[in-house]
Amino acid sequence: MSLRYALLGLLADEPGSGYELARRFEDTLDRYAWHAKHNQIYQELNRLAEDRLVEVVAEGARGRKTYAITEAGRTSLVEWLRNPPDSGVVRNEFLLRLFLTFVLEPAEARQQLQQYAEHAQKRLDHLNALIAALPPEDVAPPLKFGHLAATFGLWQLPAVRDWALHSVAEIDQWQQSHDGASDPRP
Amino acid sequence: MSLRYALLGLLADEPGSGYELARRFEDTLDRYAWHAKHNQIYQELNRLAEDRLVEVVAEGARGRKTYAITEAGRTSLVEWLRNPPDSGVVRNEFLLRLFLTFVLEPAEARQQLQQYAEHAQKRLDHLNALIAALPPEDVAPPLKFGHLAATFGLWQLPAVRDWALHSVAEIDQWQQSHDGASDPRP
DNA sequence: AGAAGCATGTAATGAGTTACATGATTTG
DNA sequence: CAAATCATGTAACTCATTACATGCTTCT
Repeated sequence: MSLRYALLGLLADEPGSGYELARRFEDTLDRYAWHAKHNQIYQELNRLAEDRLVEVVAEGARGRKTYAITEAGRTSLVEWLRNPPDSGVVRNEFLLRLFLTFVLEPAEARQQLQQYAEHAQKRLDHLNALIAALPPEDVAPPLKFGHLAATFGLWQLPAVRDWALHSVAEIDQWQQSHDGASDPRP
Repeated sequence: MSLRYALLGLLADEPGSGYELARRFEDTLDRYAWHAKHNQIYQELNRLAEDRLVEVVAEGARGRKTYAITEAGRTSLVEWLRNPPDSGVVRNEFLLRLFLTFVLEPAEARQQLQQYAEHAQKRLDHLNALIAALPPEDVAPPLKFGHLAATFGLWQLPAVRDWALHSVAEIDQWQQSHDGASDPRP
């Protein structure tokens, strides 16, 4: 059901077509919160329309349909937000890979962790650039859609980066204390 | 396919039965990286055994089967680790809720963010207690399985907490500057 | 003796992916 | 006029959840 509420949330921010929603998904939710492909989005929008939680408010060129959230939709979304489950499902392939890195030889694991740290730094730079490019009036209001997502990245990405760097340092320490012997090959 | 590699990863750490693996899943991967229910684990183990990536190394009471990773399994896992996709899928219902919190009235949003901060703090305390209770030899080696998961929490949880607290402060600031008027009700 | 936990599974349904399909409009 | 992008969908398949099912062992 999460996809359903993700779409209601995007539409609560502002109306949009399936195509547009797919792009807004990518720009905001996709990296941290939820992933969905375009065809799944179209199908869910049709179901939402059947259930009268959204409605078509305009039709444009190329069969474009603009959806808006209805009052019933807003009610349903708010109710969902008010009743969080004890434990929400998490699936993150990126972190799964990180957690399984221990399987690799220390040197290779170290290299991967180093790359992850760099990757997190790049995304942080990118995010900072995005925020800097925003007009000032979009930066201010704390409860506009993208805002929470963007600021979350500002706290999350340094944490991932520093964790990876810390793990690299840990591997180095462990190797130093462990092999007094140098590389057997010349 | 991620579940498949998650199981191979757990078995690369040490052999175990389906039941045991389900519990190890919960203790390590479940919170941050991957979620799976016991019946899905059993099914995937059977498929892995068919494909000779794991094998039954012991059978115990109550039909208990202990699985171990095979050489082919280890090769397959390492290959997967070496070839990360450009973008891994992320699904996190908790964060989705956070991102949609802007739909609520500022006062209610504030309250929820406050709760998230407290929740993160509680989990951090719990994690610190767990680590403190470990025998020293389990804390040291940087590449044992649970280690990456545990240290990740040590970086991740404060980030979530501080972000939530920062958002609370932002809402307070915004409200102060916005309504010079006090609550209409007495 | 009963409860809690151990241990594994099946069947039906729902969520999500992959591949395929179609055609209009805008931009270079 | 060709390429890129807009725009929506269907069908087959795999992954994941829910509900059901069974029986053993240990602890109190």
